[in-house]
Amino acid sequence: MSDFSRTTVTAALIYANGPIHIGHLAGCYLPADIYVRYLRLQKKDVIFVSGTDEHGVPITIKAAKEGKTPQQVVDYYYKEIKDSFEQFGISFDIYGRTSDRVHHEVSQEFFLKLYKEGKFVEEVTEQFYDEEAKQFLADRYITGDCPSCKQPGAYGDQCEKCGTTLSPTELVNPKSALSGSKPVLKPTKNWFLPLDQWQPELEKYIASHLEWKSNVTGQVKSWLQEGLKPRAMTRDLNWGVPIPLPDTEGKVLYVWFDAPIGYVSMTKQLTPEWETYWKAKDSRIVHFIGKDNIVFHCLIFPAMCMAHGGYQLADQVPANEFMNLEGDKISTSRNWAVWLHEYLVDFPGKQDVLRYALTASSPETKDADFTWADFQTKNNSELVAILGNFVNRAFVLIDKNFNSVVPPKLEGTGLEADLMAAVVDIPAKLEAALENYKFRDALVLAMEIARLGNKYLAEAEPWKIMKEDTAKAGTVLNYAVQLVAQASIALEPFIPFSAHKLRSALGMTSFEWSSLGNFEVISAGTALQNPGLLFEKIEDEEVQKQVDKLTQTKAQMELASKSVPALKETVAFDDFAKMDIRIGEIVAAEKMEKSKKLLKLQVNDGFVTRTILSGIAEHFAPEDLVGKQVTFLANLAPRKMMGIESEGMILMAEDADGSLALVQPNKQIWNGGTVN
RNA sequence: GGCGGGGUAGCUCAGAUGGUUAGAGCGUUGGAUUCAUAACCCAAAGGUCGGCAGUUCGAUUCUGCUCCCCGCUACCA
Repeated sequence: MSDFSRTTVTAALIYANGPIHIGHLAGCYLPADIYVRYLRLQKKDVIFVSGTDEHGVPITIKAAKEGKTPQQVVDYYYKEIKDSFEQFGISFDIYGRTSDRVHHEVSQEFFLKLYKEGKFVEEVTEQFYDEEAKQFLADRYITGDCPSCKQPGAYGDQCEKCGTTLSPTELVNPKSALSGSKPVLKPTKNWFLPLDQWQPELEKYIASHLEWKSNVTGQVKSWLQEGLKPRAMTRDLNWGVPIPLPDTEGKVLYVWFDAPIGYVSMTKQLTPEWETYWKAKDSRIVHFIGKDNIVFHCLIFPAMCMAHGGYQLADQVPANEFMNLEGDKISTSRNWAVWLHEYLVDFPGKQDVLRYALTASSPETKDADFTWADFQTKNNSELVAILGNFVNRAFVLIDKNFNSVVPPKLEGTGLEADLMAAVVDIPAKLEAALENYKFRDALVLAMEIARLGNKYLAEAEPWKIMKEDTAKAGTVLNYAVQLVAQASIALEPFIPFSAHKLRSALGMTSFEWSSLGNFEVISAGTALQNPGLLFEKIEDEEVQKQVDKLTQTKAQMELASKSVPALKETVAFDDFAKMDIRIGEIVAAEKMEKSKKLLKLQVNDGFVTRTILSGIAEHFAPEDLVGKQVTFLANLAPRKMMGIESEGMILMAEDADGSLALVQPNKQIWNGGTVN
């Protein structure tokens, strides 16, 4: 840490296609903000950079759905996201966006340098092309019937109804989401970064950072072990940073190429010395991210920087795991989230409470769970009972007994010595925790000051000695005020709004980290402005309201998922007649090795025994299937899966809860019997 | 299936390069107190550290196998 003259802190660029929720905050913005606020208190040279990632396919799809331009969509969410962060006191030095002109320039320069130096591999592949819209279609832009669950509306990369991962060519009746026309395969050229060539250097880089968190190195090593593959750094799309080469109409940079460069381009908008923060050897780069971004920040971006040659690699990538909500994964599409803009309406002025609750159960080492009950407990038993109460006691006692003026302090007794001895260790421990990204521990340490305060007051009992020895009582309260001042500094990174309130109440105009442990911060004679209650109890009803809201959401989503799927388009009889559906008997069944979902079935079709693979291993035990008659599609084109050819498809009926049932004749039928 | 992360007090989580009584906060119970938002303070109870085997004088900490949760990845004709 001492080897570096400045620190460049980034927080993941958030995708500008929706509002933000507590998961985002807990995942990287809150820890980053705590870290940065701490460094600023230490008077370090630090910049804090983040922004929105505004390119990529999902935004164009959202725009098309809403009848807007992609720019309109990102403009809306940029503002909303930026606003939420501001409200929560996330103290970015700049909150930028990747649709900005400066960003386009910086990432194009970056790309061009790699291009000119021959760092890319050009490759022509066949991609779906929409002849009406005259453009190539990204996977997400192609819809069709899912080959697995047969439902319409599956995307080229995934069917959201059954969760199957797809490739666009697998879709039945593929359609362009743009024009509705049938897409055709057409060759297109793209530029690949040969990550495999950088693997040895990346391995060295990772090996030189043994101090990284185990979840980070674990994930990275897993990728390295599988062997890196060249990755396309360009896409056929109209929305994004155009490729700065001739004849590349309709091609843009891959979002994960331009997004991390966003950190750099945003820095450029912040300060003319932007290059120093990214290129100087004594600049320390720290990326705060969620675990879903590990590979991009620890492998792909570093590989880009190595290829470029001018940039420093990240010194730390403190990635958090995920924050769950009431036991379930947070999900935007399922509306299972606590949205920041809604929280601000429901709990006005309580940003610090959420900051505190999220930090206290931050997913630093494993997925954590946010519950409203826990939120209430953290507020009532810690913020109110420990911190708020201590502060209130100190102010009220001085208001009542000393007319709101800080009394002078005399020579302390054993109690004061004990107190100072207890406090003296806190700063070093707190620093160690913060510098090692252990924000949960750090928060407990900062709160320790208030705990010590309560203990001190209970032992010194100034309200008792007031009558017989005013000066001694004054001394106790002077010490108490010094503790409040120290708490306002130690807690500044975590609950900045409350810390600020405290400092105003104490008349502190300047403050710095080095005041921790100092009992001379507030001088006797200072007039205090009682800030009133710092935190208020949160009643059961308020919390219950939030839980009810979530329960309702869940009920609604369940209802929606239970609705019977819409009917498919009418087909001609001839089309139906093409399908050879038959009855057969399963004579043998076994689990496919190395597969979670596949069963290998031997089906007697009346002529021979054929092999059919079926993705039902999670629904049926192999031994329960043997001897059962089933309905199967007999003339489906064979397809190889995991090295074995599947000759047909078993028909399954799916229940509302997703469970499967065999489609069987209601009496024994001879094997090979047809279904019409 | 492969890879990674995790399984420690009622709850949320720390921790141990293997060694005397395994920690914190909250919760529970008892006590003390009234300056304070029935808050604070003191104390106690509570854990065969996921399971089985191995290495070792000794393992919760190391190794192997196994079960459960989460993520990435392959896979659902």
